[in-house]
Amino acid sequence: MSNSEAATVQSVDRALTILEVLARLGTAGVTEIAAELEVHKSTAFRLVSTLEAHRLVEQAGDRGRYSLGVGLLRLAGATTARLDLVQEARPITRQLAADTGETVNLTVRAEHAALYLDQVAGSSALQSHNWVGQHIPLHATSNGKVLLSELTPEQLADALGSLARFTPATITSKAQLRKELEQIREQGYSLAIDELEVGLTAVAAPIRNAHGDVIASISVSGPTFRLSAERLDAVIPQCLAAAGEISHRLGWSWRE
Amino acid sequence: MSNSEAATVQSVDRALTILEVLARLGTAGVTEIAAELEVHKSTAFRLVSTLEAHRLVEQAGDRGRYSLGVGLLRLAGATTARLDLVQEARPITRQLAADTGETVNLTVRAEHAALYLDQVAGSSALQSHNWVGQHIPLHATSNGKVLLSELTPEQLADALGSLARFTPATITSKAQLRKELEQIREQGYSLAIDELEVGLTAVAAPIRNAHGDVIASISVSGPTFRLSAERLDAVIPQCLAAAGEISHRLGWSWRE
DNA sequence: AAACTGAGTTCCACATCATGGAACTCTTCG
DNA sequence: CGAAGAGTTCCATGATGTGGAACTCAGTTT
Repeated sequence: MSNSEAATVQSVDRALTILEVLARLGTAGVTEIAAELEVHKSTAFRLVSTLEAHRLVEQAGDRGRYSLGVGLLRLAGATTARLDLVQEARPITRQLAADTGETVNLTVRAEHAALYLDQVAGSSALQSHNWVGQHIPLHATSNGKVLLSELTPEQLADALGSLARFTPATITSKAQLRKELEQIREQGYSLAIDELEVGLTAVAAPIRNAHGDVIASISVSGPTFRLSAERLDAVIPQCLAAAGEISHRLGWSWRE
Repeated sequence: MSNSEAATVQSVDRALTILEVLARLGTAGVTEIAAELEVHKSTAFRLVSTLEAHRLVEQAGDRGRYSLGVGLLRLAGATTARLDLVQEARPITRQLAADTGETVNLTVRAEHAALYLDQVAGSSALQSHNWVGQHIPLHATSNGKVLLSELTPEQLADALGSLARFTPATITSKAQLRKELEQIREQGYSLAIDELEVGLTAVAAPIRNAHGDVIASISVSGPTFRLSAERLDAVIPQCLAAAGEISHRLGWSWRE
């Protein structure tokens, strides 16, 4: 563990140890927790109160014992949902990268950006940029535009700040963006040609959950010189099929 | 929230806010986190390092961005597993309480004690003690003895400290306890008559997972004067059936 | 290829906050 | 009814957490 030698914050360390104690014991009282941590019970009480304020710990009644709280499930849920999606989709993202030879990405919306969760490089992609973990502007990417396309007008207003220009081809007009999102809804996929970077083309399709809601998107991207109009004609159906297959695995039915 | 007015620990509060930020954004850098918390980036770095030491946060590479870590899943897992079990079993514990009229409990082993997860009182049980959340000695309860009965000799040695006497009927000899655990394995259930408290009788049966491992137990308990030998003859099969049904729901096959 | 920029990381003097101790409240038990 | 023990509150003190300066490193620009 590379950073275990870095200085830690003692009170944070103690609070997290309380969580570990409660995971192990199920429930514990303040005095018991104080004994486990070898601190005074007023110290233990304050640490537990802080955890309780964040819902990571709950108390049975007003003066009872403590146990782990639902706030932990909420935090863990954010992680599990993303990990599950990545794992569930992996065979398909791999196959799509193999079939197209290009870079395949999986993204979700995180507030005002597209969050890249996974990336598989195809055989033609040599030194491709690693997008995983990065927040990329929604309006300038095929993934982002797919994710935006299913938002209500209110949600769309929230999700968009000012539309920054990255290339001459970047959409910076909200009216123009709305029009394009409508087109994406109709055709079922989105394109971004030289919009984030000159020379970069991507196609993305929506991934749906059991209810039909768009929860993620999958894209195929590569240099514009390679992803010509003819080449896109072949890649677009492959991307749509991959997105459909992932959606199917998540419980979505083909016909709505 | 009853204790939100209690003093909290600022640095713990900040660390937990980092977890919430990462749940929301997916990933974030130190400088970004510092901006969100309105602290210096060296402060943010130290807080993140502490979270990382406990595996609640992970870093992409040596100098990359941070995201929530698997340590969170481990903590949440302890909570979810217990909640899932309680919810899955609830219709059956309710039915058993209704059928027998007595108090029904669900327990798991937490280190050296039986941790009571759920309790449903029957019609005959008026002012019964609420066991939920409590750690009760394993050797002196029917639930505890069931949980002990499936341990290996090494695990048994670890799980037992000294066997405290609570009543004249409490088993305090390890040799005698081992003998009784063998009998429990044979007959498939355990009895505790006046062992924890004079006048308290309980029968417990094992709950198994898909692999057949004992992961919990269910008990019927009531006053000794009501749970006579004749009455137990009726209650024991009901308790066994309930345990079997819960096990079945968890994926266990009747015939191994 | 070199310089610049910005993010992550380390170290340290100082001030703020976390601590333990005393005391209080409340529940359970004898 | 009193004792015991757990949870909770308040406060003076000092230990720890902080911000600032400086460093390292990777990516970008010239």
